[in-house]
Amino acid sequence: MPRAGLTQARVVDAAVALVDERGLAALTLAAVAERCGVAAPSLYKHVSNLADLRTLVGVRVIHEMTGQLATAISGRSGADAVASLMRAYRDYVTEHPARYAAMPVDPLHQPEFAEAGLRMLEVIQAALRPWGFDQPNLIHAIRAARVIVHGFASLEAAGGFGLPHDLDETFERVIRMFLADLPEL
Amino acid sequence: MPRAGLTQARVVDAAVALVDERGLAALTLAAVAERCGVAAPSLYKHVSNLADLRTLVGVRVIHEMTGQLATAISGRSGADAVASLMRAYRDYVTEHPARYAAMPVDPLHQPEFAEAGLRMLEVIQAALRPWGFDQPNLIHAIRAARVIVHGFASLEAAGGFGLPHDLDETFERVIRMFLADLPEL
DNA sequence: CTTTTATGCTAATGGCAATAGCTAATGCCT
DNA sequence: AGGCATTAGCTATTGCCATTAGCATAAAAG
Repeated sequence: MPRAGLTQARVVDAAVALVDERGLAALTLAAVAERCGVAAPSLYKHVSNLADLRTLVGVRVIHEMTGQLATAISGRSGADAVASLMRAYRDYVTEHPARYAAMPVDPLHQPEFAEAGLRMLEVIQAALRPWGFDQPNLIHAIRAARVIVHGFASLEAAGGFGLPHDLDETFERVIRMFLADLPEL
Repeated sequence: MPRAGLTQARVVDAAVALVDERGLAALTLAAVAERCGVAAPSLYKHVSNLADLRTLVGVRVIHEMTGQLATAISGRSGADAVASLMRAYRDYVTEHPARYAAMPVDPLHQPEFAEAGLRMLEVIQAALRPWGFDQPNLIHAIRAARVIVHGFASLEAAGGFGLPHDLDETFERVIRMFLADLPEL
């Protein structure tokens, strides 16, 4: 019996691919095992249990998305950076709608996600830095940005918008709405 | 063997109570059956299967919420009605966070939810009527309202906002942001 | 009072998560 | 090269849940 050469990373790869193809609800150890060409109990050598695998997938998604957000704001500043950040957020979700569902909504409150969530938060803070908000106003601004971007993305990922018609236009409008709500620079 | 006197409505009652108490993931036929004082297979006399029960719960939640939204705008108009609508939406979610997760995001696209979803949509349209939007602008306005209200509500229901501190203030700010984005009346 | 209908039951099947314990491949260390 | 410890993978098993089949009896209809 030859070895499959699994590693935790490859198990997570398979899990992510499965989520992409069949949705988050299809993320089962049995399905991941089959995709890895292995019996289900073998996965426990690389992952503690199903909950652990879900966590690992979530962390990977946060990191991946954070990378794209960071790229989106690099070399930009002010309203330009913020708009680019918001568009990058939406782009990630439209490219990988099922992955977005694997991302925890409250990463900062769960130790397993805290570090990844913090890095994403830092990117958002960086985009808003030019405004020089004090602490409470910065918090409100970050929350408003998240509300818009998460609201739009989760509705779009779930097909919640009826016709896809003019969705780009709607998104540009909510970006403008958010920017107009920020103080002049 | 005395009868339990179950009906579909009472099964859904039990399901909703279960969701409230233990979250949407705990909605299982076995648990509902126990709560009804009945063996699990007996539920199939009132509900086709688990998916059907989930649908029934979702429909009930949409109707319930629609009722509260309609109450919130009655006797009001313009910005007053819109703000009241948005607050009522959030209130429902904070009062029943787990139920909100049972509500489908794209009701209009699923036949089982279409009627209920349409009634909710009509309430939102009613609140925006004074602006006299043409079709495309009305669509954008409704979408923007949903983005904000769903984004905020789903983040709050999932505990996604770190400290609950000043959440009311954040919500009032995003309401103002949305109202400021509407044309003058 | 009989007949029909519908409600609830027990028994059984199949899928999935998880654990226990075995076997063999791999890596390390002379 | 040979020996040993480690580790990856396997089969077997348990338990929970959804679902189906078939039975018994309560309630309703005549």
